[in-house]
Amino acid sequence: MLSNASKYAVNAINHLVLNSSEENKLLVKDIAEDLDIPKPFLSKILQQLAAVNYISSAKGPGGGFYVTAGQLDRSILDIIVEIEGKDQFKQCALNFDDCNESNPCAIHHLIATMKDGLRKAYKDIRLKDLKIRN
Amino acid sequence: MLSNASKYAVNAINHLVLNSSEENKLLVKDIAEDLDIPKPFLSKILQQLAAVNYISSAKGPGGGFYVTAGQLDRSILDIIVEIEGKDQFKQCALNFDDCNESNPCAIHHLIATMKDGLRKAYKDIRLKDLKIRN
DNA sequence: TAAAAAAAGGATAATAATGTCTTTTTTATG
DNA sequence: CATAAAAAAGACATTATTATCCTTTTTTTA
Repeated sequence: MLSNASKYAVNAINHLVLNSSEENKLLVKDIAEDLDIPKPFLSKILQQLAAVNYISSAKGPGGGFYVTAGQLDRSILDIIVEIEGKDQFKQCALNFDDCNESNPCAIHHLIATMKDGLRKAYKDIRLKDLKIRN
Repeated sequence: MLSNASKYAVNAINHLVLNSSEENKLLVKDIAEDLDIPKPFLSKILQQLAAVNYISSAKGPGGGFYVTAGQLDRSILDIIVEIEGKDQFKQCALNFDDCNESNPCAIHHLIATMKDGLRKAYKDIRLKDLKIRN
């Protein structure tokens, strides 16, 4: 379904949303240990997310990663797409070019509703929603 | 979403359901050309499906692959699970062990309905349904 | 029964994803 | 301003997926 990288990304962001702030930055080392993710791999992922400003980072002593209030409107889908480099939920399940209602693949009509629904579910989750116990 | 291998498998099976029978077997070569799938890779996939009797095959002149009436009750999910070696739709989106209603991951409640629904959609498609224009 | 057709099987190669390690840059602080 | 802490960056290793090629086995049929 999702790649390891994007699962790690979502887990790490969830952790940052719940436990970090500008005054309380988290070290890659600690996040990696808490979530049981290979540290250097997580480091790459967090760097990538910080580069597009989905999360914030600070170098040097007292530095680390954190999420600001202004970053809480990002969706989980945004994160997945950024890390995977593509929107897998938009692609045809059978890899047809231009698969759609009027030019459907063999199973389009049978799965489109649910596939689109799952995409919407990921899109509707904003980082701020992770603060609420669902 | 799905691996290339399982996409190829579903496309090839669809092709077999629509165009083959015990009296009209199809060659890997022809299926590969018609569907634009690398022939040796498709060959492996069809072998695997034939080994578990999801499709039929015959060696020698006049041989090839085909689907019989008795094989039309198989679901698309069966094919995906066989080829991928796991049921990705059953796994937690964030890789939590034993993620469920009472022990949910951070986004379980927000995506479970759609994720389970997509799995059911794949499970509800039987090969015989591919004969009908949906 | 020999030849050819076709799948089955095995070995190998290329690519992408995942994971590890080391060096560099930035920055706070004693 | 020297030191140390931390992310950033880059090089490398491993594994899984995808793809290719070659050989073997089975089977039909001339």
